[in-house]
Amino acid sequence: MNIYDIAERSGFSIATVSRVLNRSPNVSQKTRDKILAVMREEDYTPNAFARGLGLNTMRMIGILCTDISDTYYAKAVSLVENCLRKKGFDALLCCTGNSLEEKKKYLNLLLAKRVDAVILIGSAFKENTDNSHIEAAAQQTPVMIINGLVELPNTYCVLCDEGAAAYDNISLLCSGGCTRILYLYDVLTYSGCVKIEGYKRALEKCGVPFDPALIVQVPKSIEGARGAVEGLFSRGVEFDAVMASEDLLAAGALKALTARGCRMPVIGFNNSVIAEASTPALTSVDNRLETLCPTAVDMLTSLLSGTEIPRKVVIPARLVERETLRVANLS
Amino acid sequence: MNIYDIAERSGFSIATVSRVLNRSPNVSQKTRDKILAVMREEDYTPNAFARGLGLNTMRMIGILCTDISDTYYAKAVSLVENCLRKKGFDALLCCTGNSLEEKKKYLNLLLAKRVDAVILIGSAFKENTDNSHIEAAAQQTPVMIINGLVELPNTYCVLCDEGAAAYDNISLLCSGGCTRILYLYDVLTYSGCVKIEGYKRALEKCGVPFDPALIVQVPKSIEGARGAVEGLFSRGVEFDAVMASEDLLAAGALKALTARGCRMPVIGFNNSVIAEASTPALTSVDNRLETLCPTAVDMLTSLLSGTEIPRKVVIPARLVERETLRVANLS
DNA sequence: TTGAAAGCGGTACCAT
DNA sequence: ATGGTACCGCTTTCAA
Repeated sequence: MNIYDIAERSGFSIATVSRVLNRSPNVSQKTRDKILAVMREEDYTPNAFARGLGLNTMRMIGILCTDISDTYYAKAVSLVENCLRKKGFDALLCCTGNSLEEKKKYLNLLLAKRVDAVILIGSAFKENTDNSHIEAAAQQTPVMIINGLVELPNTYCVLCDEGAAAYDNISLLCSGGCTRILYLYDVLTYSGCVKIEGYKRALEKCGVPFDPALIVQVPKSIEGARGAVEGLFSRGVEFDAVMASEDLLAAGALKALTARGCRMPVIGFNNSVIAEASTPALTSVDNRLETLCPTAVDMLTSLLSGTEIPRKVVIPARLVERETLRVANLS
Repeated sequence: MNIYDIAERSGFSIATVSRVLNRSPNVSQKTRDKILAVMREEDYTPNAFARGLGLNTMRMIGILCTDISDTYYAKAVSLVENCLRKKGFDALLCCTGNSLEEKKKYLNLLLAKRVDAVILIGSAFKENTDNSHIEAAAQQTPVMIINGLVELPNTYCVLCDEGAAAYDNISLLCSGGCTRILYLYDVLTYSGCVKIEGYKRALEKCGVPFDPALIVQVPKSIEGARGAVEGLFSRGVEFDAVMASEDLLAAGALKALTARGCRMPVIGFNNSVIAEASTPALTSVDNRLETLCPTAVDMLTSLLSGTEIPRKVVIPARLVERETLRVANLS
């Protein structure tokens, strides 16, 4: 069943049928009704490929995500997909892992499918300044980055101010008397770097000496973080509070502390289920995906419909207090 | 830049260029090299829409998932996407939520995009026997269901035997002396029903009386489950072990127990990060997504390339023992 | 308001 | 091995 069949069965030309399909105003109500009736009757669905060919778009947005089995990214993708769909776009999902090669490859795959735009989630690394693939992609299609920062033409970023959040956390801990705050991280993404900077700035402001031995990289897993913290204990490294780049690591650290019967403030990032599932429940920085993602999608669709949009939007984070730290107990 | 340009610049016809694109053997090596060189030089990427129109496929598979922000589904989607990509398919993601209306709508959206097949994850409800939308979809394109059971033409299921797992868990607990085992669930999916059946069968086999008051539905959140269990305590309902349809609920129950200073076996399902993040760490049934998903994708791609495949594949579950239950301590 | 016809960029059959 | 050409099913311009 194609447009010709509908044309024939309704007694109009394919041009008119096409107009009906595209809600053109230049069709009399009577004609429209008749054609719509035939379409319904024949259960007609226009061929998306042909449509894509003619319009040069299938209204699909590519989502490039390092790892969707990570709760944080999963939530982001979930939000993005929902917003996109509300705007009439489909989401072409692509999970790349951390390899730069894979990212390049998959980005090209998405571009080859002629997506209308690409949204990067958790993909913008800083260690690796090689953003040439993003630059190349941006020449073909808009690139929106969620919680990452890449400043290039046709590239837009919506991010949460996690640097400020880290700064605030550390300031809070220092004002509560902590002087040796452990910071755990796994990979140095953009937001990873920004957190460390916030950490340092806060120490400086508070007049607390910075000890590089307290910044430690651990494997991205509960057991990895737990093991690392146990290692610190046994090596005699002292600390009186913990901040981790994400809840998963904070949960691991917390397990190590609990096992030793230690009690100290622990703060995670992402405000994920893991924070809630931990016992005691983790205080965590909410990086506002619920705001970030809709904002990013709104901006993108505006852009696609011709409106200018800012190149960078920053949203403040929010600390969600749970059992591992109560501000009230610190001041 | 299109196939005509490449033809012109290389001095061959579009037919030959097309043959090169499709790796037809009927092209001399010399010609092929020359055309490939021109393509590379011009950085040519064939138009996927035109290709789709001609071939009647863009090699896309629709993934219909109730909620990808749920760790379990996220993991499933992650695995499926990766397997699909290895086979050269793209994943069109669609998160429906639990509403049947939305499911129908989104399923039709996917079909309208002319996907080569649809994979349903966490979508097959049993309460709601209305599977007419799946039946309709299966008339257009193969439907693969992961961990759900719908027996219809052109519909295939790959699932984990969670009924047997529930049966084994309960048998284990009974043989360890438990006689009042609480079962928490949120929604009655297919697997939800099967677990309850397993629960009942095991009780019967063990000669332990069944008390319907011990089967309780709770909200799908840690706090929801925790609150519900606290409610049971305060209403004086007695129980000596807990099984939950998923880790999230088990984690909530565990929190309620811990708060009361109670210690008893707790078993969750899904073997997710939540099980690991809990303290004490949750014993949980691993429903083998790592096997289920690749199997489903392999079967689907076989089917698409013309091979016959079984309508139903069942894989056994596996109990992962952690701190909330050690088999060694029970026997 | 409607229709005729020329694209859109490929695939694939039929010749040669 | 290569080329000519008729599709695939829709959009859109131009005329009427």
